[in-house]
Amino acid sequence: MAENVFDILNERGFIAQVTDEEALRRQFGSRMVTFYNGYDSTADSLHVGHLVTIMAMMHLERAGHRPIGLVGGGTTMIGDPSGKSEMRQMLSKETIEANGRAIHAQLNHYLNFDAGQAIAINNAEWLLELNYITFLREIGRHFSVNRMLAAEAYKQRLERGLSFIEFNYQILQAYDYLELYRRHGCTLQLGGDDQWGNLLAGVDLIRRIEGETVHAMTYPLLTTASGAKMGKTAEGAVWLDPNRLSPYDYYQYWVNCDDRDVEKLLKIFTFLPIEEINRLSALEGAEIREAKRILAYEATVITHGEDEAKAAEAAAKAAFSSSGGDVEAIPTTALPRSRLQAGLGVLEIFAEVGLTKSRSDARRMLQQGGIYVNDRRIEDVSAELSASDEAVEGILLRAGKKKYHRLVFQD
RNA sequence: GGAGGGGUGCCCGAGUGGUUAAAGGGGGCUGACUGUAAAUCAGCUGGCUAGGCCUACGGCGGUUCGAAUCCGUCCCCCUCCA
Repeated sequence: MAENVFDILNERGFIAQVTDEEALRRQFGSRMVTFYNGYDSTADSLHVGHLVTIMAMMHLERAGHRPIGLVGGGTTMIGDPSGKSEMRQMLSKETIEANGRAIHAQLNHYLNFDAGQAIAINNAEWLLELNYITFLREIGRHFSVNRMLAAEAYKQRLERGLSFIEFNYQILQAYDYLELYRRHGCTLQLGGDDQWGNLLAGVDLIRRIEGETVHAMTYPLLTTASGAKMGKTAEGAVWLDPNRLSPYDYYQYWVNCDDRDVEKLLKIFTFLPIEEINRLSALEGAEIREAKRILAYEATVITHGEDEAKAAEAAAKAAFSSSGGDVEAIPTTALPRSRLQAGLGVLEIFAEVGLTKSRSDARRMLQQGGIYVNDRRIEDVSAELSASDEAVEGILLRAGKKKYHRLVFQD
Protein backbone atom coordinates (compact mmCIF):
# COMPACT_ATOMS: atom_id res chain seq x y z
CA MET A 1 0.00 0.00 0.00
CA ALA A 2 1.40 3.32 -1.05
CA GLU A 3 2.04 5.92 1.56
CA ASN A 4 -0.74 8.46 1.99
CA VAL A 5 0.15 11.55 -0.01
CA PHE A 6 -0.91 13.72 2.89
CA ASP A 7 1.88 12.25 4.95
CA ILE A 8 4.33 12.76 2.11
CA LEU A 9 3.39 16.43 1.84
CA ASN A 10 3.49 16.84 5.56
CA GLU A 11 6.84 15.18 5.93
CA ARG A 12 8.33 17.35 3.20
CA GLY A 13 7.13 20.57 4.71
CA PHE A 14 4.37 21.50 2.31
CA ILE A 15 1.63 21.99 4.84
CA ALA A 16 0.93 25.07 6.91
CA GLN A 17 -2.79 24.89 7.70
CA VAL A 18 -5.54 22.42 6.87
CA THR A 19 -9.26 22.66 7.50
CA ASP A 20 -9.51 19.07 8.70
CA GLU A 21 -6.38 16.99 8.66
CA GLU A 22 -7.95 13.62 9.34
CA ALA A 23 -10.81 14.05 6.92
CA LEU A 24 -8.49 15.11 4.16
CA ARG A 25 -6.13 12.28 4.86
CA ARG A 26 -9.01 9.83 4.62
CA GLN A 27 -10.07 11.33 1.31
CA PHE A 28 -6.63 10.98 -0.15
CA GLY A 29 -6.54 7.38 0.93
CA SER A 30 -9.95 6.39 -0.32
CA ARG A 31 -10.63 8.09 -3.61
CA MET A 32 -9.40 10.39 -6.31
CA VAL A 33 -9.52 13.92 -5.03
CA THR A 34 -9.98 16.79 -7.43
CA PHE A 35 -8.17 19.86 -6.15
CA TYR A 36 -7.20 23.26 -7.41
CA ASN A 37 -4.66 25.96 -7.06
CA GLY A 38 -5.18 29.36 -8.62
CA TYR A 39 -2.63 31.63 -10.23
CA ASP A 40 -2.96 35.32 -10.88
CA SER A 41 -2.34 36.32 -14.46
CA THR A 42 -0.15 39.21 -13.45
CA ALA A 43 2.89 38.14 -15.46
CA ASP A 44 3.53 35.87 -18.41
CA SER A 45 5.67 33.53 -16.35
CA LEU A 46 5.51 31.96 -12.94
CA HIS A 47 8.48 32.13 -10.63
CA VAL A 48 10.07 30.11 -7.87
CA GLY A 49 7.55 31.44 -5.39
CA HIS A 50 4.88 29.56 -7.32
CA LEU A 51 6.99 26.47 -7.57
CA VAL A 52 6.01 25.27 -4.10
CA THR A 53 2.45 25.04 -5.29
CA ILE A 54 3.46 23.27 -8.45
CA MET A 55 5.56 20.72 -6.60
CA ALA A 56 2.69 19.98 -4.24
CA MET A 57 0.35 19.50 -7.17
CA MET A 58 2.86 17.16 -8.80
CA HIS A 59 3.02 15.06 -5.65
CA LEU A 60 -0.75 14.88 -5.57
CA GLU A 61 -1.02 14.10 -9.25
CA ARG A 62 1.52 11.31 -8.87
CA ALA A 63 -0.60 9.91 -6.09
CA GLY A 64 -3.48 9.65 -8.53
CA HIS A 65 -5.40 12.79 -7.69
CA ARG A 66 -6.60 15.33 -10.19
CA PRO A 67 -5.17 18.85 -10.28
CA ILE A 68 -6.97 21.83 -11.68
CA GLY A 69 -4.63 24.58 -12.72
CA LEU A 70 -6.81 27.64 -12.46
CA VAL A 71 -5.67 30.82 -14.08
CA GLY A 72 -7.23 33.93 -12.68
CA GLY A 73 -8.21 35.70 -15.85
CA GLY A 74 -11.23 37.08 -14.05
CA THR A 75 -9.86 37.66 -10.57
CA THR A 76 -6.74 39.35 -11.87
CA MET A 77 -9.02 42.03 -13.26
CA ILE A 78 -9.76 42.80 -9.61
CA GLY A 79 -6.46 42.25 -7.82
CA ASP A 80 -5.94 40.45 -4.54
CA PRO A 81 -5.29 42.80 -1.63
CA SER A 82 -4.29 39.98 0.76
CA GLY A 83 -1.20 40.97 2.63
CA LYS A 84 -0.32 43.66 0.15
CA SER A 85 0.42 47.19 1.20
CA GLU A 86 -0.83 48.83 -1.94
CA MET A 87 -3.24 48.25 -4.75
CA ARG A 88 -1.69 46.56 -7.67
CA GLN A 89 -1.57 48.32 -10.96
CA MET A 90 -4.49 47.42 -13.14
CA LEU A 91 -3.65 45.36 -16.17
CA SER A 92 -5.46 45.46 -19.45
CA LYS A 93 -7.76 42.65 -20.40
CA GLU A 94 -5.53 41.72 -23.32
CA THR A 95 -2.46 41.45 -21.12
CA ILE A 96 -4.30 39.33 -18.60
CA GLU A 97 -5.50 36.98 -21.31
CA ALA A 98 -2.06 36.61 -22.82
CA ASN A 99 -0.53 36.02 -19.39
CA GLY A 100 -3.12 33.38 -18.63
CA ARG A 101 -2.27 31.47 -21.78
CA ALA A 102 1.42 31.66 -21.01
CA ILE A 103 0.90 30.39 -17.48
CA HIS A 104 -1.17 27.46 -18.62
CA ALA A 105 1.50 26.54 -21.13
CA GLN A 106 4.03 26.70 -18.37
CA LEU A 107 1.97 24.62 -15.97
CA ASN A 108 1.54 22.03 -18.67
CA HIS A 109 5.24 21.51 -18.33
CA TYR A 110 4.75 20.16 -14.83
CA LEU A 111 1.23 18.79 -14.88
CA ASN A 112 -0.38 16.59 -17.47
CA PHE A 113 -3.06 18.78 -19.00
CA ASP A 114 -2.51 17.21 -22.38
CA ALA A 115 -2.82 13.70 -21.08
CA GLY A 116 -6.16 14.57 -19.56
CA GLN A 117 -5.07 13.89 -16.01
CA ALA A 118 -4.99 17.55 -15.06
CA ILE A 119 -7.46 20.26 -15.98
CA ALA A 120 -6.53 23.71 -17.19
CA ILE A 121 -9.18 26.29 -16.58
CA ASN A 122 -9.58 30.06 -16.51
CA ASN A 123 -12.01 31.74 -14.18
CA ALA A 124 -12.63 34.44 -16.77
CA GLU A 125 -14.92 31.81 -18.21
CA TRP A 126 -17.53 32.40 -15.53
CA LEU A 127 -16.51 35.60 -13.79
CA LEU A 128 -16.52 37.98 -16.72
CA GLU A 129 -20.12 37.43 -17.57
CA LEU A 130 -21.54 37.57 -14.06
CA ASN A 131 -24.58 39.69 -13.58
CA TYR A 132 -23.99 42.07 -10.71
CA ILE A 133 -27.41 41.98 -9.13
CA THR A 134 -27.87 38.26 -9.52
CA PHE A 135 -24.47 37.66 -8.07
CA LEU A 136 -25.12 39.87 -5.08
CA ARG A 137 -28.40 38.12 -4.36
CA GLU A 138 -27.10 34.60 -4.71
CA ILE A 139 -23.54 34.87 -3.47
CA GLY A 140 -23.02 38.24 -1.86
CA ARG A 141 -25.62 37.70 0.82
CA HIS A 142 -23.58 34.88 2.30
CA PHE A 143 -20.67 37.13 3.14
CA SER A 144 -20.37 39.02 6.37
CA VAL A 145 -18.62 42.32 6.00
CA ASN A 146 -17.90 42.29 9.71
CA ARG A 147 -16.06 39.04 9.41
CA MET A 148 -14.18 40.10 6.30
CA LEU A 149 -13.01 43.29 7.93
CA ALA A 150 -11.71 41.35 10.88
CA ALA A 151 -9.55 39.16 8.65
CA GLU A 152 -5.82 39.34 9.11
CA ALA A 153 -5.28 39.63 5.38
CA TYR A 154 -6.91 43.05 5.32
CA LYS A 155 -5.32 44.48 8.44
CA GLN A 156 -2.60 46.32 6.64
CA ARG A 157 -4.95 47.64 4.04
CA LEU A 158 -7.48 48.90 6.51
CA GLU A 159 -4.77 51.20 7.77
CA ARG A 160 -3.68 52.40 4.38
CA GLY A 161 -6.87 52.23 2.43
CA LEU A 162 -8.68 49.48 0.64
CA SER A 163 -10.76 50.12 -2.44
CA PHE A 164 -14.08 48.44 -2.96
CA ILE A 165 -12.92 46.61 -6.05
CA GLU A 166 -10.25 44.82 -4.08
CA PHE A 167 -12.59 44.10 -1.24
CA ASN A 168 -14.52 41.92 -3.69
CA TYR A 169 -11.60 39.70 -4.48
CA GLN A 170 -12.22 37.22 -1.73
CA ILE A 171 -15.83 36.81 -2.73
CA LEU A 172 -14.88 36.05 -6.30
CA GLN A 173 -12.26 33.56 -5.21
CA ALA A 174 -14.80 31.85 -3.00
CA TYR A 175 -17.15 31.76 -5.93
CA ASP A 176 -14.45 30.12 -8.02
CA TYR A 177 -14.25 27.29 -5.55
CA LEU A 178 -18.01 26.86 -5.68
CA GLU A 179 -17.92 26.83 -9.46
CA LEU A 180 -15.16 24.23 -9.54
CA TYR A 181 -16.99 22.16 -6.98
CA ARG A 182 -20.06 22.19 -9.18
CA ARG A 183 -18.29 21.65 -12.48
CA HIS A 184 -15.61 19.19 -11.51
CA GLY A 185 -16.37 17.97 -8.02
CA CYS A 186 -13.40 19.85 -6.70
CA THR A 187 -13.16 19.38 -2.94
CA LEU A 188 -9.81 20.86 -2.06
CA GLN A 189 -8.27 24.22 -2.63
CA LEU A 190 -4.59 24.83 -2.14
CA GLY A 191 -2.85 28.14 -1.73
CA GLY A 192 -0.15 30.04 0.05
CA ASP A 193 -0.66 30.65 3.72
CA ASP A 194 -1.56 34.27 3.00
CA GLN A 195 -4.53 32.86 1.10
CA TRP A 196 -6.01 31.10 4.12
CA GLY A 197 -8.79 33.63 4.51
CA ASN A 198 -9.70 33.46 0.85
CA LEU A 199 -9.68 29.68 0.94
CA LEU A 200 -11.91 29.50 3.99
CA ALA A 201 -14.34 31.90 2.37
CA GLY A 202 -14.80 29.33 -0.39
CA VAL A 203 -15.19 26.46 2.03
CA ASP A 204 -17.86 28.42 3.92
CA LEU A 205 -19.67 29.40 0.76
CA ILE A 206 -19.92 25.80 -0.40
CA ARG A 207 -21.15 24.70 2.98
CA ARG A 208 -23.84 27.36 2.95
CA ILE A 209 -25.02 26.90 -0.59
CA GLU A 210 -24.42 23.23 -1.22
CA GLY A 211 -24.40 21.95 2.30
CA GLU A 212 -21.17 20.10 1.61
CA THR A 213 -17.91 20.08 3.50
CA VAL A 214 -14.90 20.72 1.32
CA HIS A 215 -11.31 21.42 2.28
CA ALA A 216 -8.56 23.94 2.16
CA MET A 217 -4.87 23.55 2.72
CA THR A 218 -2.09 26.12 2.69
CA TYR A 219 1.62 25.95 2.09
CA PRO A 220 3.98 27.75 4.38
CA LEU A 221 5.28 30.97 2.93
CA LEU A 222 8.89 30.18 2.36
CA THR A 223 11.58 32.56 3.37
CA THR A 224 15.29 32.08 3.13
CA ALA A 225 17.41 31.79 6.24
CA SER A 226 18.34 35.43 5.84
CA GLY A 227 14.68 36.40 5.98
CA ALA A 228 13.99 37.26 2.37
CA LYS A 229 11.03 35.94 0.45
CA MET A 230 11.87 32.77 -1.37
CA GLY A 231 12.39 33.30 -5.06
CA LYS A 232 13.17 36.98 -4.96
CA THR A 233 16.57 38.38 -5.64
CA ALA A 234 17.69 41.96 -5.99
CA GLU A 235 17.43 41.53 -9.73
CA GLY A 236 13.85 40.41 -9.41
CA ALA A 237 11.96 37.17 -9.37
CA VAL A 238 13.52 33.83 -10.17
CA TRP A 239 11.49 33.05 -13.24
CA LEU A 240 10.66 29.61 -14.48
CA ASP A 241 10.63 30.77 -18.08
CA PRO A 242 14.03 30.08 -19.65
CA ASN A 243 13.68 33.19 -21.78
CA ARG A 244 13.46 35.30 -18.66
CA LEU A 245 16.07 33.43 -16.64
CA SER A 246 18.46 31.06 -18.32
CA PRO A 247 18.75 27.50 -17.03
CA TYR A 248 22.34 28.36 -16.17
CA ASP A 249 21.24 31.20 -13.89
CA TYR A 250 18.41 29.10 -12.54
CA TYR A 251 20.91 26.43 -11.54
CA GLN A 252 23.10 29.11 -10.01
CA TYR A 253 20.20 30.36 -7.93
CA TRP A 254 19.87 26.99 -6.24
CA VAL A 255 23.51 26.19 -5.90
CA ASN A 256 24.04 29.53 -4.18
CA CYS A 257 21.46 28.99 -1.49
CA ASP A 258 22.20 29.41 2.17
CA ASP A 259 23.54 26.32 3.98
CA ARG A 260 20.73 26.53 6.46
CA ASP A 261 18.10 26.22 3.74
CA VAL A 262 19.41 23.13 2.00
CA GLU A 263 17.29 20.56 3.76
CA LYS A 264 14.08 22.53 3.40
CA LEU A 265 14.75 23.18 -0.27
CA LEU A 266 15.60 19.57 -1.05
CA LYS A 267 12.37 18.43 0.52
CA ILE A 268 10.20 20.85 -1.35
CA PHE A 269 11.92 21.38 -4.65
CA THR A 270 13.14 17.89 -5.47
CA PHE A 271 11.55 14.46 -5.51
CA LEU A 272 14.52 12.79 -3.86
CA PRO A 273 13.53 10.25 -1.22
CA ILE A 274 13.59 11.51 2.34
CA GLU A 275 16.37 9.13 3.32
CA GLU A 276 18.59 10.61 0.62
CA ILE A 277 17.70 14.11 1.73
CA ASN A 278 18.52 13.26 5.29
CA ARG A 279 21.89 11.98 4.22
CA LEU A 280 22.63 15.11 2.20
CA SER A 281 21.42 17.40 4.94
CA ALA A 282 23.77 15.80 7.39
CA LEU A 283 26.80 16.89 5.39
CA GLU A 284 28.84 19.59 6.99
CA GLY A 285 31.27 22.28 6.04
CA ALA A 286 32.39 22.37 2.44
CA GLU A 287 30.66 19.07 1.81
CA ILE A 288 27.31 20.79 1.87
CA ARG A 289 28.18 22.00 -1.58
CA GLU A 290 27.58 18.47 -2.76
CA ALA A 291 24.05 18.70 -1.43
CA LYS A 292 23.62 22.05 -3.12
CA ARG A 293 24.84 20.69 -6.43
CA ILE A 294 22.29 17.91 -6.22
CA LEU A 295 19.59 20.35 -5.25
CA ALA A 296 20.45 22.63 -8.14
CA TYR A 297 20.62 19.77 -10.58
CA GLU A 298 17.35 18.16 -9.51
CA ALA A 299 15.50 21.46 -9.41
CA THR A 300 16.80 22.39 -12.85
CA VAL A 301 15.75 19.02 -14.27
CA ILE A 302 12.22 19.54 -13.05
CA THR A 303 11.88 22.96 -14.62
CA HIS A 304 14.15 22.87 -17.66
CA GLY A 305 14.72 19.19 -18.33
CA GLU A 306 17.65 16.89 -18.06
CA ASP A 307 19.68 18.25 -20.97
CA GLU A 308 19.59 21.80 -19.73
CA ALA A 309 20.35 20.70 -16.21
CA LYS A 310 23.38 18.76 -17.36
CA ALA A 311 24.58 21.69 -19.41
CA ALA A 312 24.12 24.08 -16.49
CA GLU A 313 26.00 21.72 -14.23
CA ALA A 314 28.82 21.33 -16.74
CA ALA A 315 29.03 25.08 -17.19
CA ALA A 316 29.21 25.57 -13.45
CA LYS A 317 31.97 23.06 -13.26
CA ALA A 318 33.91 24.80 -16.00
CA ALA A 319 33.55 28.14 -14.32
CA PHE A 320 34.00 27.24 -10.70
CA SER A 321 36.10 24.14 -10.44
CA SER A 322 39.66 23.71 -11.52
CA SER A 323 39.11 20.77 -13.79
CA GLY A 324 36.57 19.50 -16.24
CA GLY A 325 33.29 20.98 -17.17
CA ASP A 326 32.11 22.51 -20.34
CA VAL A 327 32.32 26.21 -21.05
CA GLU A 328 29.73 25.90 -23.79
CA ALA A 329 26.80 26.41 -21.46
CA ILE A 330 28.17 29.52 -19.81
CA PRO A 331 26.10 32.43 -21.07
CA THR A 332 27.70 33.42 -24.34
CA THR A 333 27.60 36.32 -26.72
CA ALA A 334 28.80 36.06 -30.29
CA LEU A 335 30.46 39.08 -31.85
CA PRO A 336 31.98 39.75 -35.25
CA ARG A 337 35.71 39.26 -35.13
CA SER A 338 36.21 42.70 -36.63
CA ARG A 339 35.25 44.24 -33.32
CA LEU A 340 37.96 42.33 -31.54
CA GLN A 341 40.49 43.34 -34.14
CA ALA A 342 39.49 46.95 -33.81
CA GLY A 343 40.17 46.75 -30.08
CA LEU A 344 37.27 46.09 -27.76
CA GLY A 345 37.13 48.23 -24.62
CA VAL A 346 36.83 46.17 -21.47
CA LEU A 347 34.36 48.56 -19.84
CA GLU A 348 32.32 48.63 -22.99
CA ILE A 349 32.01 44.91 -23.40
CA PHE A 350 31.19 44.23 -19.75
CA ALA A 351 28.34 46.69 -19.93
CA GLU A 352 27.23 45.39 -23.30
CA VAL A 353 26.86 41.76 -22.24
CA GLY A 354 25.16 42.78 -19.03
CA LEU A 355 27.80 41.71 -16.54
CA THR A 356 27.67 45.28 -15.27
CA LYS A 357 24.76 47.66 -15.38
CA SER A 358 26.63 50.38 -17.22
CA ARG A 359 30.11 51.49 -18.18
CA SER A 360 30.29 53.48 -14.99
CA ASP A 361 29.44 50.38 -13.06
CA ALA A 362 32.13 48.45 -14.89
CA ARG A 363 34.63 51.19 -14.20
CA ARG A 364 33.76 51.15 -10.53
CA MET A 365 34.04 47.43 -10.31
CA LEU A 366 37.33 47.45 -12.15
CA GLN A 367 38.73 50.00 -9.74
CA GLN A 368 37.68 47.73 -6.89
CA GLY A 369 39.41 44.77 -8.47
CA GLY A 370 36.34 42.89 -9.61
CA ILE A 371 36.86 42.74 -13.35
CA TYR A 372 38.57 39.71 -14.85
CA VAL A 373 39.34 38.59 -18.38
CA ASN A 374 40.33 34.95 -18.75
CA ASP A 375 40.68 34.90 -14.97
CA ARG A 376 43.25 37.68 -14.98
CA ARG A 377 42.33 40.76 -13.02
CA ILE A 378 42.19 43.89 -15.16
CA GLU A 379 43.70 46.97 -13.53
CA ASP A 380 43.62 49.49 -16.33
CA VAL A 381 40.39 51.34 -17.00
CA SER A 382 41.28 51.81 -20.63
CA ALA A 383 42.23 48.18 -21.23
CA GLU A 384 41.08 46.64 -24.48
CA LEU A 385 40.61 43.07 -25.59
CA SER A 386 42.64 42.01 -28.57
CA ALA A 387 43.09 38.94 -30.73
CA SER A 388 45.75 37.65 -28.35
CA ASP A 389 43.13 37.24 -25.62
CA GLU A 390 41.12 34.84 -27.70
CA ALA A 391 41.50 31.18 -26.79
CA VAL A 392 39.87 28.20 -28.43
CA GLU A 393 36.88 28.65 -26.17
CA GLY A 394 36.63 32.36 -26.83
CA ILE A 395 37.22 34.94 -24.14
CA LEU A 396 35.95 34.43 -20.62
CA LEU A 397 34.75 37.53 -18.84
CA ARG A 398 34.09 37.59 -15.13
CA ALA A 399 32.56 40.23 -12.89
CA GLY A 400 33.18 39.61 -9.24
CA LYS A 401 33.45 36.04 -8.09
CA LYS A 402 30.38 34.51 -9.56
CA LYS A 403 29.22 36.15 -12.73
CA TYR A 404 30.67 34.76 -15.90
CA HIS A 405 30.10 35.50 -19.55
CA ARG A 406 31.80 34.08 -22.57
CA LEU A 407 32.58 35.87 -25.81
CA VAL A 408 33.00 34.07 -29.08
CA PHE A 409 33.93 35.64 -32.38
CA GLN A 410 32.78 35.00 -35.89
CA ASP A 411 34.29 36.09 -39.17
C1' G B 1 -17.12 68.81 -1.38
C1' G B 2 -14.40 71.15 3.35
C1' A B 3 -9.94 71.26 6.70
C1' G B 4 -5.15 69.50 7.48
C1' G B 5 -0.74 66.47 6.19
C1' G B 6 2.37 64.46 2.45
C1' G B 7 4.89 62.95 -2.52
C1' U B 8 13.16 62.90 -2.06
C1' G B 9 17.85 58.13 -5.06
C1' C B 10 16.31 50.34 -5.37
C1' C B 11 13.44 50.83 -0.33
C1' C B 12 12.87 53.57 4.30
C1' G B 13 14.06 58.36 5.62
C1' A B 14 16.80 63.46 6.74
C1' G B 15 17.17 67.99 4.39
C1' U B 16 13.23 74.10 3.99
C1' G B 17 17.78 79.26 -0.97
C1' G B 18 24.22 78.20 -2.19
C1' U B 19 29.91 74.15 0.67
C1' U B 20 23.66 68.89 -1.91
C1' A B 21 24.76 63.72 -6.78
C1' A B 22 21.55 65.14 -1.80
C1' A B 23 22.80 62.94 5.94
C1' G B 24 21.51 58.16 8.11
C1' G B 25 19.71 53.19 7.76
C1' G B 26 18.28 48.89 4.84
C1' G B 27 19.22 46.38 0.45
C1' G B 28 22.74 45.52 -3.40
C1' C B 29 27.80 45.32 -5.38
C1' U B 30 33.32 44.77 -4.95
C1' G B 31 37.54 43.33 -2.02
C1' A B 32 39.72 40.46 2.25
C1' C B 33 38.56 35.75 4.83
C1' U B 34 36.10 31.13 2.84
C1' G B 35 33.26 26.36 0.65
C1' U B 36 30.10 29.59 -5.75
C1' A B 37 27.59 29.25 2.17
C1' A B 38 26.98 32.24 6.65
C1' A B 39 29.17 35.74 9.88
C1' U B 40 32.84 39.64 10.10
C1' C B 41 35.83 43.83 8.35
C1' A B 42 36.89 47.65 4.44
C1' G B 43 35.28 50.24 0.16
C1' C B 44 31.58 51.32 -3.50
C1' U B 45 26.39 52.22 -4.78
C1' G B 46 22.82 58.21 -11.27
C1' G B 47 25.02 58.55 -16.35
C1' C B 48 28.81 59.90 -19.74
C1' U B 49 33.26 61.33 -24.56
C1' A B 50 35.66 60.93 -16.54
C1' G B 51 38.36 65.07 -12.33
C1' G B 52 34.85 68.16 -16.76
C1' C B 53 29.88 67.82 -18.37
C1' C B 54 24.81 65.94 -18.25
C1' U B 55 20.54 64.08 -15.63
C1' A B 56 18.05 63.89 -10.74
C1' C B 57 14.20 65.42 -5.11
C1' G B 58 5.54 63.94 -8.26
C1' G B 59 4.40 67.06 -13.52
C1' C B 60 4.59 71.91 -15.78
C1' G B 61 5.72 77.04 -15.32
C1' G B 62 7.85 81.20 -12.49
C1' U B 63 11.08 84.16 -8.77
C1' U B 64 16.53 84.26 -8.08
C1' C B 65 23.32 85.17 -9.76
C1' G B 66 21.77 80.37 -7.61
C1' A B 67 15.96 76.09 -5.85
C1' A B 68 14.87 69.49 -3.45
C1' U B 69 14.31 73.97 -0.62
C1' C B 70 10.33 80.22 -2.32
C1' C B 71 5.69 81.31 -5.62
C1' G B 72 1.71 79.60 -9.13
C1' U B 73 -0.71 75.55 -11.21
C1' C B 74 -1.82 70.48 -12.15
C1' C B 75 -1.62 65.19 -10.73
C1' C B 76 -1.46 61.50 -6.89
C1' C B 77 -1.63 59.62 -1.64
C1' C B 78 -3.07 59.87 3.63
C1' U B 79 -6.01 61.71 8.03
C1' C B 80 -10.38 64.06 9.99
C1' C B 81 -15.22 66.16 8.63
C1' A B 82 -19.50 65.49 4.89
